[in-house]
Amino acid sequence: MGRAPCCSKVGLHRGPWTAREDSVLTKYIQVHGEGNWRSLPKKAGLLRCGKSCRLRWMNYLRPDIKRGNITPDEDDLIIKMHALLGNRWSLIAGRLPGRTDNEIKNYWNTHLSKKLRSQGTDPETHKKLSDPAAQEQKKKRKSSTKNQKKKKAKYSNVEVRTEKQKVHTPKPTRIKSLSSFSMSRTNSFDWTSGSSSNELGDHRGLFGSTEVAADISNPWSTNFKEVGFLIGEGQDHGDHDDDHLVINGSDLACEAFVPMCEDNLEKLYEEYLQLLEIGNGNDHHDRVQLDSFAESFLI
DNA sequence: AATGGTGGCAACCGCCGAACC
DNA sequence: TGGTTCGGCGGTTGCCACCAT
Repeated sequence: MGRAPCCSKVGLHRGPWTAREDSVLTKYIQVHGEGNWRSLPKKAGLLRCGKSCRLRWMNYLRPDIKRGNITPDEDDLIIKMHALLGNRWSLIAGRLPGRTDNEIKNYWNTHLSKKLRSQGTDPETHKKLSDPAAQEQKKKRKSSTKNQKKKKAKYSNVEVRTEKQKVHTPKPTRIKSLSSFSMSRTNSFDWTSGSSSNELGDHRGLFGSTEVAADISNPWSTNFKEVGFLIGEGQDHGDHDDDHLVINGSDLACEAFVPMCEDNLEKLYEEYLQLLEIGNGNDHHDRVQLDSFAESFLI
């Protein structure tokens, strides 16, 4: 018994949005705010699925969306965060103000994966490729297959979709009760302006903490009881130039963000490195451990 | 100039977990 | 407590512009 579709698709517009539709959606949200996506199209007078409206708003119409090329800094940050988080685009996007998960996902698939490959790094595992030339061939074959598939789909009515093999990647749990703060997509940090939609202030990079009892308006306050990390380019909060981690053959510059507990940080690093080492053994249990460890950064 | 191949990206699909009743 | 709804996510598709032949 399947779920009912999010909305009836009969009589709804699909495909690219028109300027008029954009305008209607934008005006409606400006007046009524985001949310209630299901009923929004009807109320706004749009012949679109609610999901489609949400997507259009989130990925294109939102006023805080940064347009234009991804900078080399952002580039680096995406690679480093991908090494740590994998394909969790929304989490990565949450640390890149003005960038959307879709944009980052596309950018990764079209630019960064190639870039890494050309540097001899497997974009999926961030491990060094044993034989870059062979991998390049492999990639080309894959790409060619994709195009053949594309063509088939384009020029024939035959269903070409193959059953995909599902790989379950547990998502980070959103915790609302405890923390008075969660790192959801919509209240990501805005470290460029020094302000944030969730009042957490200016964090550049990936910050994770298991227990934060802090002066929330001042994230750098020494009331932070535990440890967080800053991955990639960070603000200068101390001398951590030596905190340079290599994960699976790829460079991962980590700046420690530890106002008061250097010991904890070291422990955390050790634990992390240990898990990484174990994780290379491909053992499922260890991978789960590693995964949950990574998750602890996200909550 | 015509045609085919390729890359980039917006949009869609289906699944999942949280929230709600 | 269980069922349903909703919002969010990652994977995938399809369109279009550009490039090569």
